[in-house]
Order: sequence, then C-alpha cells, then structure tokens
Amino acid sequence: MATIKDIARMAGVSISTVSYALNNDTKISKKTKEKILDAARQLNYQKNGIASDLKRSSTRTIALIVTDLAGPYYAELVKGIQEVTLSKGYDLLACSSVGGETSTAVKFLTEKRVDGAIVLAHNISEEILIKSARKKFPIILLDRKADSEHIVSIEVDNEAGSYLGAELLITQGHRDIAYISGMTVSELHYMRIHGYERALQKHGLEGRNRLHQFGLFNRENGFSMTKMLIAQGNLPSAVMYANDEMAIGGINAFKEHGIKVPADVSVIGFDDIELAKYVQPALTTIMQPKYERGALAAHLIFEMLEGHSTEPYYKLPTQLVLRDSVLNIN
Amino acid sequence: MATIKDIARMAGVSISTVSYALNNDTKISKKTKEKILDAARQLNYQKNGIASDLKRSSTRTIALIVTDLAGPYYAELVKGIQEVTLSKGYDLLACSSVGGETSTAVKFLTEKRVDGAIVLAHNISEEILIKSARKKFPIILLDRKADSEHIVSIEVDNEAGSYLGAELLITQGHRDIAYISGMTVSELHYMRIHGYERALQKHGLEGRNRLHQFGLFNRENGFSMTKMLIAQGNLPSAVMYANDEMAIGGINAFKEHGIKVPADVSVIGFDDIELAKYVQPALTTIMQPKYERGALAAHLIFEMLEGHSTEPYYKLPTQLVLRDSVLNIN
DNA sequence: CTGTTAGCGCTTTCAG
DNA sequence: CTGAAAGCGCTAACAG
Repeated sequence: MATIKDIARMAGVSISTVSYALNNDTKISKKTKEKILDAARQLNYQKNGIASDLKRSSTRTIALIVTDLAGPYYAELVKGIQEVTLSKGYDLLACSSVGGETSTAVKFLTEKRVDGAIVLAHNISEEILIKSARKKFPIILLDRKADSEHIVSIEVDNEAGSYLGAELLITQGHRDIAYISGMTVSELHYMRIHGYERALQKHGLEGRNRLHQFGLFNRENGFSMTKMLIAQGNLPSAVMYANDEMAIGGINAFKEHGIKVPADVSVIGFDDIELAKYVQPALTTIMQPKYERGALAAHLIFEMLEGHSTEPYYKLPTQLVLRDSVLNIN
Repeated sequence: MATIKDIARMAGVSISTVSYALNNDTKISKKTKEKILDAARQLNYQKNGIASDLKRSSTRTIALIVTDLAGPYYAELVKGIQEVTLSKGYDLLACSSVGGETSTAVKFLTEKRVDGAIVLAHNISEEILIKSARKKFPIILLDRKADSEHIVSIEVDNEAGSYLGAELLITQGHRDIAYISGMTVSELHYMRIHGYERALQKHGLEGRNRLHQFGLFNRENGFSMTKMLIAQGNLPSAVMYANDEMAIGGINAFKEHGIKVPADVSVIGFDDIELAKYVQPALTTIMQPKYERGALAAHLIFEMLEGHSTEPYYKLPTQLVLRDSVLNIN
C-alpha cells in the first residue's frame, strides 16, 4: 500500500510537502499540490488514520459503550448523542461490552483509542472505569455511578417514577400489587423497587408487598416469572414490572392463560420503549427522557474535554404515560 | 501519561523487556516481570492501542457500517455478526454513515482503521467502496452490489419475496392492489416493485398496477402517502408496502380515517421487523433471514481475510409470514 | 533472559 | 513556498 513516502518520490517533493498538500494547507502552491494529488490518485493512496492519530495524539472520536450491540438500546438516546457529537466534528463509535474484561468495550476504555466514552452497560467493573477516566478521557455513565473526578453520571429518577406508578395503581383502587423484577445488584432497579415499597407504605399497605426477584430483565424472564405467578394462584389485581421488556413478556403470559389485561389484572411497565404503545393492550408505563439524556451526555463530554467543570451527577425526571393496561377498579 | 519508556526507567530495564512483559511473553523471568507490572501499576500505565496497531499494522477489528446508528437495524442481524466476530477474537465496531462523504463510516472505510467492513448503508458511493476494498480489506455489502474482486454481496431474493406477497393477495381474491414505496435508485426496491408487477402480469392484471413512489422509506412517509391514497378516493382492496416501517405508518393512517384493516383494506409489508407481530392487526409480511445473514457476512469476511476464495454474490431466500392484515375476499 | 535498534506512517516545528 | 528531521508509543528481529 502506498504511503506519503511513495507519493513524495513520485511527485519529486518531500514528505512534508505531501502531508501539507493532502491536508489542504494553504502554503503549498497550486502547481505542486496538483502534482501531489495526481500522484496520490495514481497510486490509489489511502491515508493511514492510525498513524495520523498517533502523531496527533487525539482521535476526535467518542465511544458509545452498550451491553450488547444487538440489544434494544434506545434509538432516541443514540440520536441525541449522535447529533451533538457530529455537530462538534467528532466521530461516534458504538461497541459492545459482551465478553467482559476482554470485550471491545474494555479495549476502547483502556487503550486510548478514543477521546471519551458514554457507557450504558453494567458489566464493566467500576475499577476499570475509574482507572480509565482522566482529564483527557472523560466518561459519562448512564444509569450508574462511580466516584471519580472525571466521571459524571446521568441517572433518571427511578425511585420517584416507580412511586408514581404504584400510586397510580393505588388511586385506581388496587390493593394487591405485585412487583416483578430481575435479580439485581444495580442501584437502578433497587431504586425502582424502593419507589414501589414507599408508595405501599405511604398508603398503609406495607404488609402487602409482593416482590418477586429472579433472573434477567428481559422479555423471556418476564414471561416465565409471570407464569410462575399465575401457577401460584392468588393473582394480584395489578403487577408492576421492572421494565417494559419484562412487562411485555408478562402480558404474553397472561394472554396464554386467558387472563385479560387489564380486565383481570392491571399491568404497568417502566422505560416507555417503542414497543410499549404497540402491544395489546397498549402499555401504561413510566417514561424517561431519552433524546435529552443522549444529548446531555454528549454535551457534557465536550464540556469536560474543553476543561470546563460540570456537576458530577445529574438526575432527570420521569413521567407517567397512561395507556390501556391499567383498570380503575374503584 | 505514562508510557513503556517510563516503566522501563522506573523498573530499571529496557523498553523491549517491558513490552515483552506486558504482552505476557514467556521469555521474561518472573522476577523482572513482577517488577515491571509493579511499576506499571504505580504509574497507572495505560497502553496506547493506536501505537500498537500502527506497529502491528493490523487492528483485528471489523466495522459494521449502518446508515444511522439510531435506526432500527435488525438486532438479529447484528447478533449474527457479533457472534462470529467475537469467536474469531476480533472486535466489532458500529458506526454510522450520516454525514455522507465526511461521515465516520467513510473515515473507517478509507483510513485503514479496521481490517474489514460490513456495510448496510446506501448513502456511501460505490466509488468509495471499490476504492477502499483490497485483499487486506474485504467488504461485505448487504442489500446492494459493487463490482470488485474484494467485495462480496449478500442480498435477499426481493423479487421473489414480493412476487410471493402479491400472489398471496391475488389468490385471496384481490384484484386492485396498490404498491406504496419510497423514491429509490436502489436495486433492492426496484426488485421488490418488479416482483409485484410480475405477479400482476402473471395473473392477467397488467393494466391494474398502481405504483406510488415518493419520499423516504420510513413510517412517517408510509403514513402520509397512505393519507394521500385515501384522499384520492377509489381505495384499492389491498396495498403492499416497500417495507414494514412504511406499512405500519400506513396502518396508522387507515386507523385515523376509520378504515379497517383488513376488513376494508388488506395490508402487506416486507422485512418482518420485530414490531410487525405487535401492531394491530399483526402484519402479514415477507421475512428475510436476519441472523443467518449476519453470521454469513462475518464468516465471509474472515474467509477473505484468510485468503480463501468465495462466491462474489449470495442470494438468500425469503418467506411469507401470514398474520392478520390480509383478508380473503373470495 | 535482556538490551539495542530500526522502524510502522504520519505531523509539525524549524530553517532555508 | 518547500525540505530536513524529530518523534508519537509501540513491536520484534537480532545480538548478546
């Protein structure tokens, strides 16, 4: 493969002249520039961006790290990130953290391949995050925290959101409300559960909490946990799910057993994913601001890169979105 | 930031020794290795992956290029790609081609930042693709073609799929079938239209084709084009859409006008995206193999990287998936 | 087992 | 306007 050296030889100029010409530096005469561009074309020259990055010691690219590239991470969130990243003239890469410590994500966090990272993944250790974050390598953490000067977290008010959801159910006359969640060590879901419990307490229902925690936070597990709930008999009048994916799995399970939502049981999710408004019945859920969160994340990373100081922690509000999966039984 | 040079100085060894130690080369004695690892820890050393890549002149990473990172590119497809890429010990990056010639995608295609690319985007010129593809940089093209020794295409049999869909409609008694598509120069949609037209011809309906081509291939445009169709009066008994996204937009438009699907009009989509089975009514559509396509794409890229020869072109079959949006009016 | 050394391909002073 | 030269941080052949 041709390099600028080859071009220099062919055009009969020095390497630096080639570099300047290729980078549109004004100080190169039109004539030599043409000559150089011609040679480049003939040699089918392709720049080696890696060499360039090494020399410049900056990549002008930001990584978005998600648990699984194949996963349903929110389109709107990515859009928010993408727009401000592009407007700054930076590149955006997405990579996944499947594979844990040997994943692409860790490589990007620890090997200076990018100038900053936005992390939406729980399977990357806090240790790695803290070790990697530097002045010249800010990290934005979504849905989790880490104690470091160069990491800022953006969370959503999960506790309040869940509280809102549970309270809705209670004001609609529900007294027997189950909560189905995955097994978790993450604060996010702990807070959601907490909101649910606080609402029960607030309305004098403390003894009545029915919390089911097991397995993953996906549709399949929402499905099987709901089946178990059904198998136990003694169906609650409403069930809250840790997220919409699980809720959708749950609705399917109810359907399979001929249990009508919301006539027989009310259901409420969390997140407001795209599917939520399409399932039958349309899912009542708690929405988090997605686009705004993405845009804020990208904005903050540039603030930090430019040396401005920022809050270490942001908490965004949630909002109840009423659809058809909750029945007023008053 | 600390480099291996600093470690060498601190540990009192040469830089090559450091490099060997850090890369777990067996020839370094346990004692020096400890010493080196210690120094690295103290200095909070972080490898510069870019320098390493430059030297090795290989990145062991593959880029997945999509039109829009925020878009609904198929999770299943990504999963297929991801699995074989990881199994080969390569990294996978996703980047978008929004921004055209100045996009991240083009940078990755033309600047040797990765060892190969899988491209699912139509806004990257064939010229760039052909210029970029080399023996050491194979490109897999999804849903389009390009004439180059180092590019292989994987398409889906769009013509046959569309034919199948149209034929279903005809055998169910439909005679007046509209086709709503975006404006296209891409062969993919041209083939879909062709399948529709061939089916009409085959069944003696050649005069009756009602093709509407305008705008984008997204939900919004499916919505507005359907509204226009409605406004014109003289509703067809069935409408085929260029893809599921447009079909979903169309269903929404019908709903808004109190036109029942499929009682008043039958609808058929293409792609079988996840949403298809959740919309009301569940969408009858033409499925393309997603996971398989992803896995094949990644598999081929490694075949090429390893110097094996492959077919230049693959065509995968489609399949009709019957749901509830088509009515038998015989 | 460890050190010396020559680059990978590019950018960017500094001199002319 | 153009060229010489240093060097980004790392790897790996070679010598010891």
